[in-house]
Amino acid sequence: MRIRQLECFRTLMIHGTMTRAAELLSISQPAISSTIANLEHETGLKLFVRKGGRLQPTPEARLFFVEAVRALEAVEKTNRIAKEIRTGKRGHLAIAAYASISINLLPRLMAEFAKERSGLELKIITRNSQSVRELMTTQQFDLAIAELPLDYPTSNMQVISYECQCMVPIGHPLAEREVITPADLDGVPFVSLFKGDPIYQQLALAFSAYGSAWNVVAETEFFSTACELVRSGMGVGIVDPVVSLPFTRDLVLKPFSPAIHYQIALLLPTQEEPSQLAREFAHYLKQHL
Amino acid sequence: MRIRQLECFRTLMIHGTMTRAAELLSISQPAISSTIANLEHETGLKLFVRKGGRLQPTPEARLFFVEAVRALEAVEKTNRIAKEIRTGKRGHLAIAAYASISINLLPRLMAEFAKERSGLELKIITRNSQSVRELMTTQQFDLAIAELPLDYPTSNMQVISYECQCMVPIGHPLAEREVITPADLDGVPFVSLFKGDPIYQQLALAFSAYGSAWNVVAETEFFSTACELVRSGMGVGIVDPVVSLPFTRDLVLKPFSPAIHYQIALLLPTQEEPSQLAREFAHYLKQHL
DNA sequence: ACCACCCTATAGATTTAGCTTATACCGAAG
DNA sequence: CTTCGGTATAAGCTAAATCTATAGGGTGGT
Repeated sequence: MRIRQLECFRTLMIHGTMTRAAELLSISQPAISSTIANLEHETGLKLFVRKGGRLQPTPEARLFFVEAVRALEAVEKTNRIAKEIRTGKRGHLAIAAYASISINLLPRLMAEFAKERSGLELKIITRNSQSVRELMTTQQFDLAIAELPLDYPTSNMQVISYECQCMVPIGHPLAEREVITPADLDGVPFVSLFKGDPIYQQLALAFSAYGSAWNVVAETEFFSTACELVRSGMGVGIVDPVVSLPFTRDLVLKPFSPAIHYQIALLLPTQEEPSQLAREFAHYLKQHL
Repeated sequence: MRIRQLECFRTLMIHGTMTRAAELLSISQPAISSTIANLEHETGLKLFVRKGGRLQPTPEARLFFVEAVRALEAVEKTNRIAKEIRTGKRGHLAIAAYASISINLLPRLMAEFAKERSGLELKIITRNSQSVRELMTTQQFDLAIAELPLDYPTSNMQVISYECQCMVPIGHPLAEREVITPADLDGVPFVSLFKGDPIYQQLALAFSAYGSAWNVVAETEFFSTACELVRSGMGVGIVDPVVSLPFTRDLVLKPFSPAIHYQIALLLPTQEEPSQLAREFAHYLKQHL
């Protein structure tokens, strides 16, 4: 049994004559005639009686019709879904990400991405960057976002790099500067990330290169926490200009020199082929980060 | 999208390699290879990545697989049902019949007929013979059984004719006879059908031809009622030897001469082609009546 | 009665899916 | 470095589905 035969049969049952069915299917009348003859032969069912030069469906045809329509609709649904998968409207996107990005920026971007893709299932799992990396190897996720550096890098990794900016409270004397350097921050109370963080290490190097005193008054795990401390007047700080942007309301951001690099990585599965959808979203992220 | 492509895809997804799938489908490996390549091209989905000379299904393939299986099962169900329709295991058999036959004989025969045909829907509607005839013209039934004669006969009518037998209570003097004639019943109390019935007319003719006195002590609408009256000792009677047989327990049946004909007709729809099932059952009935 | 019109069936030619066999290629394992 | 298990490509075949052209059957109007 072929799909084409069922299509011809359905159209013929609905519209009554072969000539009309042929028109609707944009084929010639003999094509319908022989296709139906084949269907009758293959199913062993007499579907129509030729009566007065016209066709009359048999009771068997009516019974068969119900099933034929059901099968056709299943096939048509399969076609539709193939298209949805192809255009990224159907699928699932399970993303593992570190805290700062998964709190605000990532969900906003995912929601935007999903807006034009109706059937999408979304999942966001928040873990620290090293756990994120480990989850990916167990194949549980379509995409992961981690901060660099990682203990062991992956082949399927795309790095996004930012230059951090200095953040000061509104009205702070340094808020007027075009660029801020360690010299400007000599002895100024400073909110930093933890000592183990690469940001900490880069800052320490920068201050020592300038011979300035780095007066660290607070250490935090996340930029977002640091933002809040700066906003509360603890001192000045440093922050990445994209991921942490949502937390910098009422703060002034200024370029910092020398460049303090903040790097995050998009990781795709290595064992298994990443889904088209994951690739698309990775591309979307790179454009919006 | 063709059914064959989905079959190949399903087998390949389940068994992992093209070589194995080809074996299971009893075709060559290149056949699978090109069929899958076509499916990928037509759906626009990359279903497998060729990795290390082996195939690895993509996430898209897994999503598509679910739908492909659904569609295939619908098509396979359609094939199965075509076969059931062809072998008469599926369908409906709505039969209109007159009272005597629909009380006992017809349901027994229908049950027997349906025993080997699992999916059958049965309907029995009981009406008097003339109503039965009229119901058939409105296309509501697959088969009708009516007593003859009818007001206007039909082309699509098969007549079954019986010679009625005389029924007497057990121990009645006439119970020993080989054949009973009107001469034997001269003045004997007799239970007959109603005056309008052809049986009544035939009996009246027979008695007058023999010059015997026909002593009708009761008239009934149905043979079954007459049987009960005879069994109760009202007199003797006449009955058809098949349809009314279930009602003649504890009665003795003897051939009657001259022949009293009892005729029933099987009517098939005229406007519309009768279903194969109706034809089969009509044939079955003719053999068992 | 006959012709026009509508419908279906058949014949012969063409295209293409799906199949075959033969063969090349590729990676892993001995 | 060869063998083995697997996949892809090429060339050729068959059958399904399509086309055009044409025949034939019914119905209704003139």
